[in-house]
Amino acid sequence: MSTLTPTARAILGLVALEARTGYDIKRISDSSTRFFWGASYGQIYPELRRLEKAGLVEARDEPRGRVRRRVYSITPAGQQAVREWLLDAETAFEIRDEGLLRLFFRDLLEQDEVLDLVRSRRTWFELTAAYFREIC
Amino acid sequence: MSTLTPTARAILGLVALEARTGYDIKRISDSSTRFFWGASYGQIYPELRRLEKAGLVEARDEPRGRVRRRVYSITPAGQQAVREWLLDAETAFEIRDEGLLRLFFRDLLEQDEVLDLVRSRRTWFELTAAYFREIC
DNA sequence: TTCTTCATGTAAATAGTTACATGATTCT
DNA sequence: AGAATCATGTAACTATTTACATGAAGAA
Repeated sequence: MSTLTPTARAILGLVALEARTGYDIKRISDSSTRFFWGASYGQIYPELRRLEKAGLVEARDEPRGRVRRRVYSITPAGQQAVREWLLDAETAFEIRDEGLLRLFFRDLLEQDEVLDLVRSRRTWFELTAAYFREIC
Repeated sequence: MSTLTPTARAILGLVALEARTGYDIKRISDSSTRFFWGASYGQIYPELRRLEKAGLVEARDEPRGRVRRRVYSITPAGQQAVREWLLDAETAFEIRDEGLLRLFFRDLLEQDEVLDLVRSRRTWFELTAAYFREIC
């Protein structure tokens, strides 16, 4: 079984939720998964073709007028792959959090500056949450 | 001012906490910052040279016997760069969290499976916290 | 003597971003 | 007519991991 990258899984998951074009996936991920796992066109289009080759998604052409358009949908194999990923309790899951990294280095600051640091993280959380609520 | 990558900042921060060799940085980061921002030798050694070139760290040779050994320490410019980073309240800070990504796709599971998913995240948190406490 | 740790590095591969090119359709 | 959106893609660059090479020093 080919091991997918987290980005591949994010894309697969979005297709599993609903059949979509690469353009859709970019738009949706920009307003949802972006907050914990982003994806760019440079990933999305090549990855969709890899997933198709692996039999996890299938594509059909659904042009709108003269504009070509490929809609991807999940296959049974893809559905199983997503489920396996979501239910896997064993493997370690990647985390990167620059905000936590900054908190780790708090000793490099004066006491009142540490407060500023914590406050700025809090503000950032609040803004992100508000923005998330707005676009969802 | 050259814009540093988060990895460069992680390395700079570790040097700022204490003068260290590239080997030290790898060891320390493996038992601390790894949980929110990892670094590999392939990043560390080239990055230390870049930071040195940028004047943010300085190196001196401190061989042990016949073993060559370069100890890096922070410069005033480096100290300022770290402080600016830690106190910057404006810029967005990168997050990647595969665990959150999985929770996002919960609708692809049955109700009882969602519970398993949440439980596995919880277990993972507890194990990570326990391990962190152990090595710190 | 053999295993582990200290120590520095690189080559190759994979992952991911940024910026661009292209063109149709829809909205103002 | 002009701007925004829909739609697909790639080239070049940057970031990151993995696996290897090398060898001294110290511990068992």
